[in-house]
Amino acid sequence: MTVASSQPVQITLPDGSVKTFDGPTTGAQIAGSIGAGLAKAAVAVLVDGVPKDLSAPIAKDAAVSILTAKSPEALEILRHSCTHLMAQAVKRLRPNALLEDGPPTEEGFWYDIKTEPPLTPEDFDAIEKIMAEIVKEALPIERIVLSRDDARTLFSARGEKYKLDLIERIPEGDTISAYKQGEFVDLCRGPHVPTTGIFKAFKLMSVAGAYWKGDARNDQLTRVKGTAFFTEKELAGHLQMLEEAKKRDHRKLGRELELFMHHDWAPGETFWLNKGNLMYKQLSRMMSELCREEGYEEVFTPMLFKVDLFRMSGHWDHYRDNMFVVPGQDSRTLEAADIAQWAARLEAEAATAVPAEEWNTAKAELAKLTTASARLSFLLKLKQVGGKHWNLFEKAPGVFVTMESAANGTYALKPMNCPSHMLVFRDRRRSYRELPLRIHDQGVLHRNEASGTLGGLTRVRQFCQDDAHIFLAQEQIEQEITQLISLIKRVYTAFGMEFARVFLSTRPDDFLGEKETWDRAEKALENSIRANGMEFKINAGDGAFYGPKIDFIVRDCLNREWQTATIQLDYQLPARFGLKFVNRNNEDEQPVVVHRAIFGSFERFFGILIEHFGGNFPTWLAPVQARVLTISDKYEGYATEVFDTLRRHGVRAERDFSAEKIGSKIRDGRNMRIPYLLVVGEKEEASRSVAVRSQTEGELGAISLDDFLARIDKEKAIRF
RNA sequence: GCUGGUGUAGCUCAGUUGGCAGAGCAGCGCAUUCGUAAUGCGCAGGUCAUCGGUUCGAAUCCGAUCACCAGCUCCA
Repeated sequence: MTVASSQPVQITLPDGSVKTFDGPTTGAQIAGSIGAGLAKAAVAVLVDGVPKDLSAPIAKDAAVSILTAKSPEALEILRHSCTHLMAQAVKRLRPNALLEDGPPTEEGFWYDIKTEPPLTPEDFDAIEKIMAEIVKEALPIERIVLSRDDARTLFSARGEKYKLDLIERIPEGDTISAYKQGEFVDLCRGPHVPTTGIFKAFKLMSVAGAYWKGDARNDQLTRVKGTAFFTEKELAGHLQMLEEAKKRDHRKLGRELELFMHHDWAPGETFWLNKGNLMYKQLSRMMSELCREEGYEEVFTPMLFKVDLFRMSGHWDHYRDNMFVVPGQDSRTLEAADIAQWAARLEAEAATAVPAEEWNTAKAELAKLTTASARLSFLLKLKQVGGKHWNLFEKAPGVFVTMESAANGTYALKPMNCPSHMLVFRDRRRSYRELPLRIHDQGVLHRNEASGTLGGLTRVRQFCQDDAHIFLAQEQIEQEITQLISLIKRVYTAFGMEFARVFLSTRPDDFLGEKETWDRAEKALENSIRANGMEFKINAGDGAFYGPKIDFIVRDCLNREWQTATIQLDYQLPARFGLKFVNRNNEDEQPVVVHRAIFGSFERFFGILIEHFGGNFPTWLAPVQARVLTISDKYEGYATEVFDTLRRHGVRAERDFSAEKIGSKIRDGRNMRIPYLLVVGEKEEASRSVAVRSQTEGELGAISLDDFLARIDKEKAIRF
């Protein structure tokens, strides 16, 4: 902090004009000097592009723009301040509440709060009422700069243990600040609006659990979400938008359009009904054809493997908790006595292998379990206690051998296609002339996801990917990936979809292999993205342990982000499977493997497609392309002729010959999002035509049947 | 898996203090033969998610389980 000097300060405003002040000034003063209206409307200020409080001293020449409700940067500041407003209200309602962190988001804001009992939506009315009172009090919001010690004293006096932890995490040398409004003080970087009187439109939306510091082993806090706008009108608009988004929800449309269903007895697995199946198969066929054109081979490999495969691939060690394990015909059923014996032996081993403190906790848990099999499975899971992966099997080789032999003949459903493709590559000796060897597979995958993560089509336990593995030589990476990204772009453009983000994930701390290899690979990926002219962000250290990756993220209608396409480089799998090819010099060389998917999973992509189109699929994808509607049953004869002609012509057609009035049939057809409704009555029969109503263009009038067939033929053509 | 919420007809939802299970839409039947977003009348449809408990009596109160929803952790 510079001490105020008497040097004049020159302020450049956005219109280029310059104002001179005798000494240090503030945003509030500058706004006041321009006009009383602006001073009143001012929310915060940008100083050389950095958002600051209106009251922040400006002691040096700077470019300044005053932020009002109309400035795009202002909304984030308002919402950030609204978290404080809400937190203050919660504190008045529940004085013992402990605050953690409360940032603004794209949609609004949230605050993680610890209360006993937890806050529920039933508390919202009370909290909002208090918020309104605080608005009425129009408390000035003041910034306080604190030393680290003062900050510690201030927040420990209030028992705010989460805030104390935040203080410790502020880097040395950074300014520590807090904001005060009335009795409420919150540790915060700011900036904030000048007074609590400014809030006009806010609403609490939902509560959800959130782990402290994002770690499942820590305290669980209540995340209270809300949103805020400058005007009631904007808030109402936002709420209406959320309503609209709900109508596009693929779970709702999937049921209404009879695309798929789910059942309690198959959680996380989809029943594809006739119409959904038509679309699914079409997407799958198109993807197969595209891959064939792009030089891929397509294979179809087993679903069920002896676990030996996954031992070799590493999945058994790293992914076992997410795999469905199946006893084979020759695996021995575990006898009750064996289970009891193993449980006892494992417990004895655990007592020495597990660190004392954790073992005490575990022992208390163990004591609550009454059956031997419950104790055994608890002990087997113990390897994850404390987030460490020490494995009890390794500490107790005797038990290990017994368990393994019992597991002989045990199978597992594949969670990924890569291991089988390694076997395909290894099936015979490979030459450099075959590379890049691209193997495509739409096999069925099973992942035993935790129950709480399942939802709709976006997260399921059984699914297919448009998966492929490309085996290539190190020097082929850049060209191949460049080509691949361009292909991915092409496919998404065909659907009119754009990526919300693209991430390049780089070397993590626990990487395997040579640093130089990683550097070269990361550089190659980066060059490939740039060659395609795409924006991307680097996710430093977020790569898989076996190689760097590129993730393509799209957004659904509820603004949630989903990873769809992915490209991953892998140096480990070829090594584990001992893959090699003969190079130009007649030497063995190890190939690099690229894992890639364009849609990602068909299921997730399908869900996103439904929401993207709001159920109004393009004609080539729509499960029903046309429906023939009769004005009355007098025209059933000609209508049947039209219907038969359509079907023979390869149009996916339906008929509605019911005794309803035409308005009602139109409504039904519209609701089912059928691209073309063909009305047939006296006039059409006489002129051998159909009265066409398009889902997107409305009424088109009578068209001869031949002309309509020509029109729909064009639209049916597959376009990737 | 964790936190919170929800579960009533195929769908959307009522159901008061614990006292006979309700509506609209969809379905079926009959009538209507109609020109671009809902024709009328009638009928049928329920293990109130499941299991257990409290009670003279439970959709309603309590507990457990299952599923779903909003998130978290994870992830295509």
